[in-house]
Amino acid sequence: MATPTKDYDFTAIEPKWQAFWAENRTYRAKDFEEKPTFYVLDMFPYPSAAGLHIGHPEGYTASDALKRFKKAQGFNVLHPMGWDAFGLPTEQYAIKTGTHPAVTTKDNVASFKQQLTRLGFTYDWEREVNTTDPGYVKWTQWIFKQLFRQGLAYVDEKPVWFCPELGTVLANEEVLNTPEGPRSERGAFPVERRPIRQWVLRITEYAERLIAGLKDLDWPDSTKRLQENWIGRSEGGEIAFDVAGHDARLEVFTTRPDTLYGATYMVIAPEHPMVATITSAEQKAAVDSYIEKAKRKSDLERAELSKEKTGVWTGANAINPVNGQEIPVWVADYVLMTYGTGAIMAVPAHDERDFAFAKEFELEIIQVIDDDGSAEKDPSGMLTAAYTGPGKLINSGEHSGCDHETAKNAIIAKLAAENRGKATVNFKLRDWLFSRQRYWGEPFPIVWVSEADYAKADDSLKSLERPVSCQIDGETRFALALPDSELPLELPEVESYTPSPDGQSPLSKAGEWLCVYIDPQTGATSPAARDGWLAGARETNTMPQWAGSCWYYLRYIDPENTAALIDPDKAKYWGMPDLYIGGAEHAVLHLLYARFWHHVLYDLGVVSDPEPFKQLFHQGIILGEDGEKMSKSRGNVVNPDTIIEGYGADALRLYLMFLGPLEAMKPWNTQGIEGIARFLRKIWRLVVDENGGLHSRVGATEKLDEASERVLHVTIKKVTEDYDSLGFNTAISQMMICTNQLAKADALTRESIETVLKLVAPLAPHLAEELWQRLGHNNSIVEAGWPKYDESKLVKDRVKIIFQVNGKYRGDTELPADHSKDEAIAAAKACERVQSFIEGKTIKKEIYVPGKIVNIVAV
RNA sequence: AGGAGCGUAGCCCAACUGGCAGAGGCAUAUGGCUUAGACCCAUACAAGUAAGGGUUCAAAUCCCUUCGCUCCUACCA
Repeated sequence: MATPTKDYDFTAIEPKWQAFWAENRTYRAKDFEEKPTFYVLDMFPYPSAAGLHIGHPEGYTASDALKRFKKAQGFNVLHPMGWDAFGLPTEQYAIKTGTHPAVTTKDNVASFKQQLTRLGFTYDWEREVNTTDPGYVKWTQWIFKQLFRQGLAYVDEKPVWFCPELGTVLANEEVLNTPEGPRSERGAFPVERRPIRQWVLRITEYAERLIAGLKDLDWPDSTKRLQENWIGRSEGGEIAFDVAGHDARLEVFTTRPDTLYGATYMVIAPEHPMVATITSAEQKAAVDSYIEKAKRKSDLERAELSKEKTGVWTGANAINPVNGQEIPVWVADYVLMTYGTGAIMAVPAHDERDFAFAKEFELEIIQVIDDDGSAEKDPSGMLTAAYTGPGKLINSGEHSGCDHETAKNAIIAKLAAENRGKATVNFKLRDWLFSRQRYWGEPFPIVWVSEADYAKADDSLKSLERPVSCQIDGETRFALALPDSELPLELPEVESYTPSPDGQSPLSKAGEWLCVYIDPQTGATSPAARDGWLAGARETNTMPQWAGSCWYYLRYIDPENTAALIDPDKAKYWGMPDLYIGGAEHAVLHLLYARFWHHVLYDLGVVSDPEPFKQLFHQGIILGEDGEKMSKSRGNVVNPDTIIEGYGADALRLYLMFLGPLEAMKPWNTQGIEGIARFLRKIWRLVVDENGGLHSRVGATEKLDEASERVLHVTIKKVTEDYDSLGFNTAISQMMICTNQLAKADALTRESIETVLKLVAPLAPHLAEELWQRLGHNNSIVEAGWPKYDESKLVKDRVKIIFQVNGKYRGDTELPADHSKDEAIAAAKACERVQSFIEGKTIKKEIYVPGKIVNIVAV
């Protein structure tokens, strides 16, 4: 039944078609259909209590439109949606109100879903995933188990933010940097780094492959570069320095072994384990106080104060292995314990930081790379800044005169022969801290047992190559993984969601849940003791939110599977996402973590392609009307619901795409939506007359006038191409041109109006379906296919040729489209104005750009 | 400090990758329609591409310098 409205009444039309698509399962993705497939993936949202903001519908409109477009073109399209539903806000709400996070999650998901539906987004809800569902958690835990068994997970004491006042661990985003130092977001209390037992994933073992894999991806270059820099590969060497008077060796990493002769001092990080052993009695007080000060600085402060270098001599000297020189060993916080070996050889002549430090503390500066006169020097011939360029070695003993690149290898080779050094590769990337002291996350499928019991357990429960152990309550415990039959391990009910004051997870108070007995053969568990079973304690940390979002795109392919993560045949049928649309804020972490897991799954044979996301697109950010980032505090937030009430979902969708290029950052302008509303009303009036009947113009002719015919085919071509490249703003503009043209025509063919509807349907699906129905169809417009343009209709038989003399416009004319170069030039020369400009000059050159321009160069 | 990107009518944006700077929309103005307003229709309207220099027959587009804005990164040896 068509709605009876005479005017474009979106409030009646939109719910009707949303119900239609749902009832008819119009956009259901059927496995194994004999069609080419297209998998378009949105970054799934965290279902917050606040609901959708305008940024969500931007990317989602693009993917919804692309989905409808591809389906009309005959693809079997997979376009699913789900919920990244573990997370802090829900947990904090639980702490405040006592409401179970699962309850809050359910409510929030329901309202998000309703909002998405109101926007006309037709996800295949039969494939909905929710990272908090037990059926999903099972496989997240299963993947973790594989990582564990491959030796890619271990436990370590890692510093995390802890607030003594609040008695809780804080996430990075809950810590603010203030002039007084790091403070808690809540209450502004001082916070400190405290080492707590954590699970860590060895992502660094995949560093090399994660860089190499970027090469063939169709991603924005900036994002690829970002990941590459984040992984931060650098080649260099490790060199061992003896410490004078100690039986100790100081290992350093350097990318410039060629400058070894210029090393005039060394620096070790304040946290370096050797600080205590090599510091002399005289220097101990100064060093201790320096270390104490460094400890209290946040990472940011340490970086911020970079202009002034600080440090203290340890009282020890090291011996330069190439020339036996004794050089002082300093402690300074510009050297980071977390990179390389936590110690450096300082070459002030050729490193800016070392130079600044040497100047500050009046340390020796020896130039060992010849700058060939290119570096600035003071009157005495001393460098005024570090010289980091290339050159031949000087002051370098037997290596003097050698090119610095060859010297790198030569010096490392020499040291290697003496067992004092080797070539190495270092990464900025650090292992991934993979646990949280929180309730609302996936429990680890891990049980801790004593060393003696560990020996009794079956190998299938262990990380064989690299057993994982840690100290719990002063005893050494070993990790066993639960067997698949015990998955999912669900969260226990707890009385309080607040972490315990000692920084342990809320699960540490989960009473009976914690203690468990394990069958050493099968890993089966029991709450009660059984003969021969091992007494164990469950892991109380939970996984971070990344865990669920690392692999959700796989689960859409086979969301209900209880026997496997995904069915290999289905995975093969759908393949990996053809396009992934999401914000650039996830350029590094989410996309890197997901790639890491995917590489591991590839190694395990679960997926058949090492890279998950072939093509990536970042939608831009929509700013408030004031051009500032939307935020509650600025009061410039645009609520999608308000726009839908005033203009309808179709208008909002169209307008979001019309604001500017999808990837651009662009300000919202409420007034501008009027133009889109007019456009939609104009399309309505092309089909429906004042009385609500079919407009008499439609079908009043069998042949469109020539101008309209041409515009129509140009529009089909342009819109098709633009949709393919996500150029929605220009596609809309072209459709406006087209409807303006058709609105002027006295009579329209039925086909022409149907074509317009098909073209606009991906963006304004409700309007298109309604008018399609009013034209007498009873199926969805997406079933009607995609229009094709006729090349012959595009060519004009006459074209305008511009005449230029010396590059300046001097006239034009119309010529038949198939004119020759000579004809064009002759026409130009025949033009009076052109003649007046070339008169008395010699023609040096005649340039002809086919179909466009004639330029006569005359002097 | 380093890296990336951007700068075109009052505003949002186009310009086939070097070929007449303008397609579209907003706003504005005038007129028509209307009892009136809204809607609708018609007409009008504007920049020489941040500034300067270079390459070229030809530059918004390529190169250099400067200015402005945005985004990343944060002593990675």
